[in-house]
Amino acid sequence: MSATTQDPMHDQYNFKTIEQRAQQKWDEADIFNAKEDPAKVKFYCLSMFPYPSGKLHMGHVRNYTIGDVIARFQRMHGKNVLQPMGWDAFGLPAENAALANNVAPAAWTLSNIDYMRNQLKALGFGYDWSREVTTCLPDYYRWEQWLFTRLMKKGVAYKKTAVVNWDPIDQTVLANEQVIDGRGWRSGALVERREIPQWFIRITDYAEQLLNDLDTLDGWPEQVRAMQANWIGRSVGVELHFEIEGGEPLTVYSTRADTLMGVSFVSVAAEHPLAKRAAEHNAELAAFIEECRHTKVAEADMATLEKKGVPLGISAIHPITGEKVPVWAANFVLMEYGTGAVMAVPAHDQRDFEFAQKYGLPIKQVIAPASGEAIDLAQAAFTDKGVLVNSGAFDGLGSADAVEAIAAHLAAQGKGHKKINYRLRDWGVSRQRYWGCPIPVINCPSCGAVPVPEDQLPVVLPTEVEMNGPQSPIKSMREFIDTTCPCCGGKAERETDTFDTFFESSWYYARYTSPKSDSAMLDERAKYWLPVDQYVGGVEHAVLHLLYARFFHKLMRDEGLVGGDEPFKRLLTQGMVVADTYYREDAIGKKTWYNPAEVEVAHDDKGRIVGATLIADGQPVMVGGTEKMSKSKNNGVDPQAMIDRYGADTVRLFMMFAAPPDQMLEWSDSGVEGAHRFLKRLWRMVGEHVAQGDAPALDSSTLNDAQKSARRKLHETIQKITDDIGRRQTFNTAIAAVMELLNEIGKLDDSEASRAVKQEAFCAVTLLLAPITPHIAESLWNALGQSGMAANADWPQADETALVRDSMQMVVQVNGKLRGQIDVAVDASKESMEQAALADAGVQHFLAGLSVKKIITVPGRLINIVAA
RNA sequence: GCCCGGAUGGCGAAAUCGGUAUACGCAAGGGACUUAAAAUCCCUCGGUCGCAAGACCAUGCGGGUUCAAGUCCCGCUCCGGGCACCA
Repeated sequence: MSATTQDPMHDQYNFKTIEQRAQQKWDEADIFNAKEDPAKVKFYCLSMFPYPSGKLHMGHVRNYTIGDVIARFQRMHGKNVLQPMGWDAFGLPAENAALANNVAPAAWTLSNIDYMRNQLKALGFGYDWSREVTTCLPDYYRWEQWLFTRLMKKGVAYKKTAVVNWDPIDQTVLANEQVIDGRGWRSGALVERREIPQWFIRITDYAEQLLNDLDTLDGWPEQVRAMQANWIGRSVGVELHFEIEGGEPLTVYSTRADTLMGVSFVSVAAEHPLAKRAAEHNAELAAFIEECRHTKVAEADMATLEKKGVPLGISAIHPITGEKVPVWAANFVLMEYGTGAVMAVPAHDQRDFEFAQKYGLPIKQVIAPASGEAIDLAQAAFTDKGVLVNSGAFDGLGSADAVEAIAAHLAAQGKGHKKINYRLRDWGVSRQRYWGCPIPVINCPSCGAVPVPEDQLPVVLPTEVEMNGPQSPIKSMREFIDTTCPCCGGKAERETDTFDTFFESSWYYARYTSPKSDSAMLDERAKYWLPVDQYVGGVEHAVLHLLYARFFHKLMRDEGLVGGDEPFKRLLTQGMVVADTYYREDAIGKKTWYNPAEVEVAHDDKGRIVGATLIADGQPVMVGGTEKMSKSKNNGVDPQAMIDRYGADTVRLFMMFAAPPDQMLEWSDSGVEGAHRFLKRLWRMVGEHVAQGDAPALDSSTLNDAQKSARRKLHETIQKITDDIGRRQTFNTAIAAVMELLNEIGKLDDSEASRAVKQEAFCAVTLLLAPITPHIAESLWNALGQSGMAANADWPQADETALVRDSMQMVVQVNGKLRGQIDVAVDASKESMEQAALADAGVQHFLAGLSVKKIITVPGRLINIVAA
């Protein structure tokens, strides 16, 4: 390590050249190109791929920085790291852009990808670009077409005419998951109901597995697992039959079979076949059914909808008592869940209670509180579990026992059985959009829906199209539609619907392992790399994407394509990036929002914010609170502007420092400057150190106390940061620890021994920061006389001998209050520690007039003297 | 309504297994350098009282357990997220 091999360190921290040079070095050595190597431990680190909307936003930068830090950290631990990147390239915005700017969706998408790829490169992310996946290209989507045809043959994919959520603005069908509060998740339009033939995949067949395997995902946040469990919504109940006079028996589902003896009527959904039949001769009922068809969708908050119903004029026979109870059509019964019919127990179900009160139906108590306290059934239903009353032979049983007893009784008579239900519905994958993967189906007048044979795949989506309306152009493109039936050879038509774009994102993680494979969806390499060891992305995908991807993994497993039951071992869901908002309101209350960059904030002398003014005119603006960065609030900060101004390392450092990764991150311009200041300071400190010439070799036996303690701090910090990044994933505390360490190192003098400690410390700091600020790390590494790249260096190891201390500080408390501090030898006995504590002047003062009752000693921490 | 989180200085946050609350950073105030500014460096910085030494009070609120509670238990308040007529 002679001075001649060192890079000259310029006085200024010139991030532009530093970052360019580092990126060029990584590129030339192609260090992020991942190769399968059974001899090495693999680590697959994946960040959720972006939709190529045009340019990166801060959410992307945060997501990808977290992923890159983890990947680089693992790489420095000697793991064989795969970190790929790609594009979730199908979707509505491309169609909207096509309509607005008169560009074809394909061209628009591909040019966005080119721009954004360069942005990712400028941020220094260590991706293996040779594995890039672009979902709108046929070499990718042909394989999901292939898988779909396999699923058709297995009956896992099927077609049915179903009531679907129709988005009147986007002119498309939405999955249940894409409807938020009764509105389309993208357009925000009120969703209507329509009946169209649709393709579905039987995710419900996998509901049990999807639920049970959640228990194996101990590397996932509890919150996400809870959300998925909730979404799957398993419930155990009893399905039972009510005989109908002169008709088929009516089957209902209940989780509260213990309340069976309290049934005073039966409710069915408006769309229930029994209701439809009864409506043929009942005008009032027919009108009610028609009303439900509309209100069910128009009312966003169905939960608060008034309960309404109409009697069918039919009686059902109670399966145990033989009593006749009326059947009603009710607006709160869902046709899609259970059997579309429920037994009504007004005394013990709040909905039935409200319904019974409104229509004067009997309310019969059959459950009493176990505690024996009185209940008031004039006010509300008693919905807790308890003890059965007024239930004949079942009286006295607890609710849980009663469910078993009643289920057994019904089963013995063939009138019912236990049944598990899920809230999860089958996944409707058809979309009436253009910019998506064509569903590989040919509709033949004589053979029906026929899968496109394997040798005719892919069905390529025409990209030379003109968008002259929201309607998909291929729906009127005869040359696409007209074809022959693979079964009978007769004239037939291609399916013009495309897949839900969640289809593409459900398996991309697997395709990265087998890039460019044109003979199979996945090859043997998949078994080396999968599962993903670390997945990083936004919580907003907690149910949709993450549930579908888990489902797809199981589908691919059942095709023998992947091993293992789950795709993602560890999951980190990062928080949103938010920023302050500023606005002015005009006379009619219309708000104009100003970007934080255009506003100056004023503080009082305590540092409190007292107001804000617009820089342009110096006039005040209102401070509107902190919100997610968005166009509508004009509070977005463009990452590109920040990279240009401060460099990628500063942006990366700030994002990782300002908050723990799973929490909200508040954008702060001065926080960014703080991060930049830190890097400048580090640059200068190392520069000054290097300018003094080569440091002497470290000889730990010659160090004085200050040098020893600085060195101890260094090795404690190495331990802490290794744990913070590797296990806890609290990057913010890792960075704080480096800052603290640097503050300590800065206090050392310029003696030879100190310079040796500094050399060791600066080398370690460079590597500790390398995952977070990789560019500056390369330059510093070089300047410190080290060979090779920091990105390839071994992670620093804590030196156990440096951690040894001969004395330690202990806090002394009297009755739990801090009263003194003592220095004791590490090997001091408990007795001598206690004596030293009692001898402390401050402690004595507080012990005056008291007698010591007890002394609690926690070695290395504190001594608490209990006195009275 | 149900299921998850969360609440700590002026602000972002730290305290990992019950053991020195407020690390690290930002903002603010004071000073040095400078013709000046920027940049940089040094000092102060939870609150109240006090000349000071210091004392007392502080982790959303009210109780409890413990030698010791931001951390555990019980009961609330407020905020955020998810689900929501799922029988």
